[in-house]
Amino acid sequence: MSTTSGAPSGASSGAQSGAPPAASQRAAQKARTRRALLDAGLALLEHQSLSSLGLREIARAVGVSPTAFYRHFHDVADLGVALVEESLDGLRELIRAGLAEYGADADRIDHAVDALAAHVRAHPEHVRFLVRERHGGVAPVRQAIGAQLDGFAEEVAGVLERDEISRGWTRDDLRMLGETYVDHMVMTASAFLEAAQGEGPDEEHVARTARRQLRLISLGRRHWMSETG
Amino acid sequence: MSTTSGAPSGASSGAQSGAPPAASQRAAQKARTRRALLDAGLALLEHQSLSSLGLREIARAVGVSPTAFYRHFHDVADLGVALVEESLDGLRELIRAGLAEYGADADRIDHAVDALAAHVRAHPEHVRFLVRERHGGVAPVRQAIGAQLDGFAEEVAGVLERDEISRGWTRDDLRMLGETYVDHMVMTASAFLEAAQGEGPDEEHVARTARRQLRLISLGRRHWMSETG
DNA sequence: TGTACATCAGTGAACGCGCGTTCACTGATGTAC
DNA sequence: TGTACATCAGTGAACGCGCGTTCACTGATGTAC
Repeated sequence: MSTTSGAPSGASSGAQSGAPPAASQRAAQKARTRRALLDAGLALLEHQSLSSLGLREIARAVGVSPTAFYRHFHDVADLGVALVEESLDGLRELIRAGLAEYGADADRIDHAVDALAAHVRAHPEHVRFLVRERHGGVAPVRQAIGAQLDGFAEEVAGVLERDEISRGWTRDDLRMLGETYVDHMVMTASAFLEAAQGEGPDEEHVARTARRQLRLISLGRRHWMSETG
Repeated sequence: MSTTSGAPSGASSGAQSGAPPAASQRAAQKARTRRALLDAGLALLEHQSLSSLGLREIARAVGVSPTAFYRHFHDVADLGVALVEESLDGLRELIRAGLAEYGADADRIDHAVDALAAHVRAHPEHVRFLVRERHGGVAPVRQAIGAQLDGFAEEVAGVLERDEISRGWTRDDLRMLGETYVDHMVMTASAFLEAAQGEGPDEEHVARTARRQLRLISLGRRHWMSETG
């Protein structure tokens, strides 16, 4: 889960496996405050970086005293690490769904790009957080994102391996391909985000470019074995 | 040049075209202080983002009073914009040199990746700055970097157009390809940087992956016309 | 060349402000019997 | 069910500190004559 000191431990009261853990009032309230801190932090990151986000700023936005913050996180970087997990959950689902898709190549590409666009539209703050902090100034957060994206690449490589086109590919080459796809996904998500806030080309243009780039990679894949060792 | 208010205007004293503008002592001193502020700012960005970098912090590092800062820049964001220009100058040369290279495809790829690795080794702070602030929290800086990378993509597209492989490509597809190369360059530069500070795979691994990714794109290029409209 | 005045890069004190962190606390919720 | 005690999420005052910005200033450099 999280490395947070005073973690809420929502399901600690011995609930067997029911959907809502039916925590004690106290734990439920604590979880609600924690959620509010995470949400407020994420919202405040729209116009700044994590390394300049203040603890008092977050507490003020939530309406609790600054000291309450310490019941949930060691510091702002700790909150950032918690945000990484939940920000990537959505993308992880997206990858699994996208890769499991059936159908022709072109359809798969269209669907993957559309799904990504929809995800960015639904969770712009999470996407912005990931893209901004992936190379940001807060080491633990940067490393957490890097490690997770690494996992994604590995997962994608595993799925690609089962593809007929990948017959004969070395594990190393599949891994390289997985990284290429993950990097492309992040770049494209970032471009969709800029489109949404009017900073770059519009969404349709971004989608068009992304589709063609995926087609380019797809062509490369198809001819990889016939032209390399 | 720069949008800075009190720009040093080093060549204002009517020098015709000699290499060092032979500015007045006063202008030369001002230019030196400005340089020192830029250098100190860049150095301080190793472990934080521009949006948390303080004016007093920079002045202190240089050894001037905080008020001296205002003789050179409106604020820290303004200094950031100035850093964008010079950080990209090096990469721009690299692109021109890399693209102008003769020789076989594989050689060109090897050379381009080696040149990029050398550049990152020579100017790690500039590369870090660009990668970190490209999606950072300071809008003017983010936009300046985005605009410059856009220019790069356009330039690359122009060079690719003259390639024999590109016969029949639409301008739009060439542009898409240029963007792909520029994005790949930035991703790879960032990976080299992480390697240099021991945060990811080592330099040789990064280079290997980059070369294979470029080969993948190269294969895609070669079969683009025969398999699309 | 010498002099008198103008420019302007950098100074240093002062300001009000928000920051992160500490501390002893309160009072609702939880638990043991 | 009722009571007595324990827990602990959130409080509010206090701290020392560094921040960005203002202001009137100084004194070396530049310019006009």
